[in-house]
Amino acid sequence: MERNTRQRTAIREAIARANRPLLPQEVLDAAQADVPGLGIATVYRNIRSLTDDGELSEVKLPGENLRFELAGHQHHHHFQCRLCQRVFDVHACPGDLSQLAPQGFTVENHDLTLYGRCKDCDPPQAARSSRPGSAARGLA
Amino acid sequence: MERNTRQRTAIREAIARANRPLLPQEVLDAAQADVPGLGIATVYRNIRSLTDDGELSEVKLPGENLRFELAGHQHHHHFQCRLCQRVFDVHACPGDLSQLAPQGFTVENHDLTLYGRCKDCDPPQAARSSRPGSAARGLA
DNA sequence: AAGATAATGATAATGCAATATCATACGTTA
DNA sequence: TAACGTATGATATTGCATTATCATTATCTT
Repeated sequence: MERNTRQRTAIREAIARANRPLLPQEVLDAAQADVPGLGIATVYRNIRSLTDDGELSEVKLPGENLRFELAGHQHHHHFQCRLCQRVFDVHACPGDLSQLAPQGFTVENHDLTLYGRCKDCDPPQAARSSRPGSAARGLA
Repeated sequence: MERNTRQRTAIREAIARANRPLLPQEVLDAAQADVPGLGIATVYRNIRSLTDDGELSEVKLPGENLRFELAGHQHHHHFQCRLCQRVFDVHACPGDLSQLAPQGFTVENHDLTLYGRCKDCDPPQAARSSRPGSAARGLA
């Protein structure tokens, strides 16, 4: 992975544009807008090398396959929409949770996932442009 | 799954005794103390039927296979020890996290996982009986 | 206690994400 | 621009958790 190919560029930019953690399949879908013939193997290969290079970081959610987002974010959490299944970053954090653990346990870190409805899928919010939910639905 | 077999009883009791979410393999290891010849297929079969019956509930942690614990607990969270990989229940909860999500997002629920060292693996705590960590290590 | 049949255990099969293979196409260097 | 060698794309393979299969064993009912 040393050459600059259209595929690699499209993959990197698709993830950057999304601004949220993507599944490999979502990366494929997004990057195919730039490179129609793109294959899933190339997505996996590049995701891996970008991760090894420290450009991407892995996002693990309960019961879900790995997603990937641009590295460099500080400590943050995630929100998964129950309707469209998409995952978004949450930059807020409840703070120190070390007192929640039982006596004698030492807390070093934590993961928090919020579940609910994203802006696009929340009914009250009638103002939406293009129903992203319908496209993303059925992925996971 | 209508008959009461030694295997089913051993599986149910192993999970009850553990008092924490167990992987199918951990259930097997624990239940084999009661039924030495127990097979993994029987563990999966019974875990599934007990889950269908509502006796067990699934525990999903990021990047981990499903674990199972007795159902009936209220809302709670989990702690995973970075050394022995075991998972424990955490009955405390940071409370309402709905304000953490971005504008326009509706939070319905949340999952929280704490990571650190459990009581048995925490060095300062010199008082431990049998090093459970060494037995469990290498499972995940 | 005997018969009917559900459950078990060993192992093969499945499902699926991720990786490897390999001929071809493309980027890079000279 | 020609040659070299890496990256790609299609697809086969792997790895692994979970489920299905099936002959055998054990449970439950009568």
